[in-house]
Amino acid sequence: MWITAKTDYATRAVLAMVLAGEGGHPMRLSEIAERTAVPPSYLEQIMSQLRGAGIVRSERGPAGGYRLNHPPQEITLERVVRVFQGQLAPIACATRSSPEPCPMDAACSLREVWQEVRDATIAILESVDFATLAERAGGAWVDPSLLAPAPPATG
Amino acid sequence: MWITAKTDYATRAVLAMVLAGEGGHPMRLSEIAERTAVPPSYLEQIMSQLRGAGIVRSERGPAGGYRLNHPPQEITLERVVRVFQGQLAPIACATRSSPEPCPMDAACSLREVWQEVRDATIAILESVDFATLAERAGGAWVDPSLLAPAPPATG
DNA sequence: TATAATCCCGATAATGTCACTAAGGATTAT
DNA sequence: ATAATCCTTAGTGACATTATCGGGATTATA
Repeated sequence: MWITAKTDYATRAVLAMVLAGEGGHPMRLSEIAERTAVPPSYLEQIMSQLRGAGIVRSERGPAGGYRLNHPPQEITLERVVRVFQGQLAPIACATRSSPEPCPMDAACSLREVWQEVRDATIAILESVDFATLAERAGGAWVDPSLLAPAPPATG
Repeated sequence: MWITAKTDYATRAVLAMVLAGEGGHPMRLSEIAERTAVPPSYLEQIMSQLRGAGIVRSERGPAGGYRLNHPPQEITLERVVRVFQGQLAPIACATRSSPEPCPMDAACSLREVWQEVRDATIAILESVDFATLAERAGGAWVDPSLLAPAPPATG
């Protein structure tokens, strides 16, 4: 239960945008909020962070809204999660970037295990992109470049 | 950073007890607190929970203290962690025992990923027991049954 | 029987994070 | 001008975490 609501909401928001497709007009915050079942006032902060992280961009004024800043295949789940969760290690002594020292010498055999958990977690999140997630969701979105010569198998 | 200090302390405490070996007398709380660098008053609560979970047992009175309730090989890290962390899924919709429903239909493709993370985490924690951890810590503890014919080293 | 060492238990408090609300400002198409 | 949209910051209540403290229960020993 370490994925916060904010992270959950953010990943849902990105997924909702992918599923909405790359239509002409951007997607309004109120529409994203509806489709993801996230409180709009809270989603505002989240979209702001996503924009700051370069994952989405925004357009203001009437008919404004949000667009993805990259094709869905290039947005990994890890990237979105990182924006909101910070360190993915389960414990402070096992982070990749700035591990805290163990106060107990022998505890470093435990640290190895925490590092294993960290690495497994990161590997999974890095292996999934939002094009894949949209497909699995039975999504409307299809990468046009993949439909070049032969039609892909159905189902 | 989802492993709480309590869980961290508990795993260190169990490791400390394994490293101390199965000497004649039980291990005092104050001694465990010293070796693990855990506040004694807080460790009291933790040992109480470990006892409630059947992982250690206690003896009262002078020369009292704590003993492991099982051989270290039989105590997995998962078992200790479970006592203090509850659900190991990263998000409420992905628990094994009582998953909450997704408020967003399409989000279930995300749920599959959270379940992958959950399963990988549990698999790692289940694969490690405290005998192994003690060995890796360069620990004093050795399983006597593995040293059948030759006499064990002194010290 | 008295003492002291140990475990046992419940109350409480400080701190911080989370999840959200609210209010007003900035931008821009019409 | 107006209205629709995004933008930013401040504030807040609920809750979990991380302890601390005081006294009670048990028991080996003198």
